[in-house]
Amino acid sequence: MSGFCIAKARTHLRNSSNNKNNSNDYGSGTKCGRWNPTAEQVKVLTELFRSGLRTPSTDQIQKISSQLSFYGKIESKNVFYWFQNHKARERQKRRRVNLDFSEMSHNRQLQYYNEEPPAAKAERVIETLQLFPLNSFNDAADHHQYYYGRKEAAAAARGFSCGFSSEMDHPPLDLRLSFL
Amino acid sequence: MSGFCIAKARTHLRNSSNNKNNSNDYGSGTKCGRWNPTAEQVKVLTELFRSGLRTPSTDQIQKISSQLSFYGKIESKNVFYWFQNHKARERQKRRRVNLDFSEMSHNRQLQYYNEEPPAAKAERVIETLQLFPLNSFNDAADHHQYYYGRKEAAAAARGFSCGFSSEMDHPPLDLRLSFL
DNA sequence: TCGTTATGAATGAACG
DNA sequence: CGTTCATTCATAACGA
Repeated sequence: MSGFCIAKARTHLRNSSNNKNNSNDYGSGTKCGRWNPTAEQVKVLTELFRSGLRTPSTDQIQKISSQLSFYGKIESKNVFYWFQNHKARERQKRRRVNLDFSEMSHNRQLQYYNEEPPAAKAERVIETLQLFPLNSFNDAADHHQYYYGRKEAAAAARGFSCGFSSEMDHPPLDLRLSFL
Repeated sequence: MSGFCIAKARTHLRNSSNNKNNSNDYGSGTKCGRWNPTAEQVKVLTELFRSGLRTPSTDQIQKISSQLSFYGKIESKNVFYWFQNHKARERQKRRRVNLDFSEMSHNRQLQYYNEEPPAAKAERVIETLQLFPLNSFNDAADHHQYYYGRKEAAAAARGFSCGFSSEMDHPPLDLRLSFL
């Protein structure tokens, strides 16, 4: 169940309006649909994840979302889900791969798919990430008292969209993420 | 910025990951790309599906994958995706049918098709499937009428006992699935 | 060589 | 969190 979005009758081939290269609207002229992250957004999120962030607090989610909105429409819940999924899938994938391995007995599997090196805690990255106004980065050891929890996600969704509505000044991002 | 003019950009970086040389042969040009199941693999998977297996557990996936590897390269995730897709598409198809029905004749469509055809089940298939070291078959269906009661499923599960559960190299498969 | 179809893969959203 | 569902992207396979 769930999905309310009526399935647009196929062939939704796209964008009539000659908007810039498509990218993703998700909110523009197109129907309501799910969030379609831009490459930049994914990049940042991935970077954050790689740096060790796994379960961002609501504050962090809000901030991240806010920053990412520079690259395109995005809501807090999207960030929330993104991390949930990314984390879950990383585990699932690893689990599956391991099973394969144990099963295959020998066979040299040097490259584990496109796995990421385990944690590793990139200090360096953290440093850059700190440029983000993310105040607390204590995640691993943190007590996840927040944990959205879908209703909260929804709440976050309506609660605050952009902490800084004015679109004219979302300047910092460029700088902060330039390292990416 | 936002270059990506390429058609739809979905960030699908197809991921390098230098796929493990997909030495997926089985009579084709060996393209390194996605998994291309062999006829035998598809057959077995289809049988399993028809017998009622819809959402194999991680263990089952692992086992199935392991067994099927005899017929050609295959990974757990392939099995996972296969079932996901197969189930989803069946449902989608059914949904489409139901829609048509509702437009012409309301009625009838209710129960029959929500899942697989009810009866007719595969005593035969079960039998063959027992050859598989799939221990628990208890998932047969989501929440709905099942094809063959859970009892039977369970029975089927524990029934077999082909001693090859510890082989590691793909051995007996030939025999057990020869019926296919 | 192209257009179409079938299906592997990925992922946002959400459930239990 | 692990799982499941829906939808979409991408590409192998196929037909003309």
